[in-house]
Amino acid sequence: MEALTIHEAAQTTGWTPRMLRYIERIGLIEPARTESGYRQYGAGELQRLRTLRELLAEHEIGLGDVAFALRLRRDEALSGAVDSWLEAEPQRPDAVSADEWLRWEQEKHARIIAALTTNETMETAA
Amino acid sequence: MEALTIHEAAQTTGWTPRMLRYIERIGLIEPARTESGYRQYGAGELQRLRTLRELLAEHEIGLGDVAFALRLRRDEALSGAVDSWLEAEPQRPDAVSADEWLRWEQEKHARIIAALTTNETMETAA
DNA sequence: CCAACCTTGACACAGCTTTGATAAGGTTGT
DNA sequence: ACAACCTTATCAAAGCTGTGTCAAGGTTGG
Repeated sequence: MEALTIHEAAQTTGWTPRMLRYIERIGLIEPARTESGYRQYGAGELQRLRTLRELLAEHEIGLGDVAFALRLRRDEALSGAVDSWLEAEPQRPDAVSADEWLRWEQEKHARIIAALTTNETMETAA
Repeated sequence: MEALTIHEAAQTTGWTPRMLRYIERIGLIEPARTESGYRQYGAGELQRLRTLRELLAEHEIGLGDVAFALRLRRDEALSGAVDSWLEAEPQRPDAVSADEWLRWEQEKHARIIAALTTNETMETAA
């Protein structure tokens, strides 16, 4: 047979049944159900459960972080808002090459100048 | 001059000094410092502090979520790993029309039935 | 030189997240 | 028909987040 029950899936993936239900609840992996409501984990779900563990372990992130990434991907308005907020960041170059960084800075300055010349912002506060 | 102290910045943006330090600690807004270490908030930082409040309020997210989005943007390996994990998702349509959804569900049922009834042939493929 | 700021660090507390345990009841295979 | 599963719901504990407050000490401007 192809589909595992929640206990079997838990054992072969290293999670607990409790956590499998939690992972489903936060929208990460939602297995099919039998007619009577039993969860059915197929090969795809098992694979994803295993790689999910690796993902969390290797990058020091939590389930909530992955759920948020999923939300970002599904909610276009949200990801746009977050992105444009982050975009404005006076970003310190962390792992980029120096000339990439320079080009980024120059573009940022161009954007800022554009914003300032089209829209009188609060200059001298109080 | 142009730069406000932490108390002044707090008052004009609606945060508390405590929270401004917290926001800096999680990497979201890192103001310049004077020679002796005082934080200096410029017009850009003030603007970002205000829009940060709106961002949180309008999308029901937390500072930690924004911090994670920033981490995603800075850590290419992380965002690649998360993206490729999410990519494999048997994505449930979220904002699709009802009949599209119904058709998707029917296909899913068909897939499950197919998987269950053709288990002998699939086992060799699996 | 003193008041009024600033700094970092620590303790504290409410509320949320993550995880386990347990209960009451439905399903299933032998 | 009964053991061994499954379901949802609830209580609980440990840990993290967001936030306040206070202490000990440095900076600054009149």
